[in-house]
Amino acid sequence: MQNALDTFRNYIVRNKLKLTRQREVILRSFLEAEGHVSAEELYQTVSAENPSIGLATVYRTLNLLVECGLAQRRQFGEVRHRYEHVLEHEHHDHLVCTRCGAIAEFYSPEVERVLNEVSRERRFRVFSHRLELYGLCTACQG
Amino acid sequence: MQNALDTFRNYIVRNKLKLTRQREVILRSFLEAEGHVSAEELYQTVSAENPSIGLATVYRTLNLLVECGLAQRRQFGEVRHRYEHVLEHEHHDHLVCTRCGAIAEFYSPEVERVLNEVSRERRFRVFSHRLELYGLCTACQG
DNA sequence: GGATATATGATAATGATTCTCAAGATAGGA
DNA sequence: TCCTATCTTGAGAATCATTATCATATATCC
Repeated sequence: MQNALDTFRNYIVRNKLKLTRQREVILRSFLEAEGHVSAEELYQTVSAENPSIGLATVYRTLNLLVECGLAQRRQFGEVRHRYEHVLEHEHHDHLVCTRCGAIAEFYSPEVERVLNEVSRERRFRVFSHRLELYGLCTACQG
Repeated sequence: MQNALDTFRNYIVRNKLKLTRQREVILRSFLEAEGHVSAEELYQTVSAENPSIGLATVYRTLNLLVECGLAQRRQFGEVRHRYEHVLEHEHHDHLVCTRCGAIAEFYSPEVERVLNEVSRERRFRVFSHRLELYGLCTACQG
């Protein structure tokens, strides 16, 4: 939390940007949000206490958060993007329930190992990957 | 090819739809297209010989092709979707070059096995997955 | 405190895709 | 072959998430 604020401040200073009230509010809301937030959802939260903050500023700030490495932009079969925390949050992949929309995270060293092998075999220098499993979560299998 | 036409005809009949000239033209172009086509690209090809066919019809027909299982809709970090053949085309995942945009396909039984394990462990009934590795292709590593 | 960047909010613009609707085409009988 | 019910089409409007524009407001640095 404090860590995140520092990261953000550093990024702001390094790029000759300005630390505004709006940016602080939006960052705080983002950090308090659970799981995978969309820009619209974050905007709802933010503008509940701070009606003067506009949707465009939420989008702009989310872009900053992605650029400074605090957030990651994802897309789960929907049109809109969702954002998740990065700080103190290991790399992971996702299980998406196609019935209830629940998104579970998982990390598997086995998966990572196998993907490394694939990229070596295919002589690709892989920097990132995107992996989502779609199906029914335990609750929805009933 | 003949196979694909039959599949399409079957789907048309089963759903009380109609086999139109436009649908045939678009299907043929789609089958002749290499790799991963976007709707706009397919529209360019189609309307080159058949200027009266509209973009909306291309979109509608691509949706039919996805519904009847001849095409698969994908998205590779871009906004727009791309469509690829399914018939006589095994399941596979993708390597995407972030510099030149090249898209290579790969299939790894190891990956499939490990993903099955993950879904079993997490008690998810997985029906499909999406896996893309992003990085530099051999040519772009120079 | 004042100058000068940069940010903001409102709204217009964008781009991919879908919808609407009047006019046209298909399939399956008579 | 013709009729008719039903489905399709093309053109452009509508939609939805996101980005751009621009005049006004605000942070930072002296």
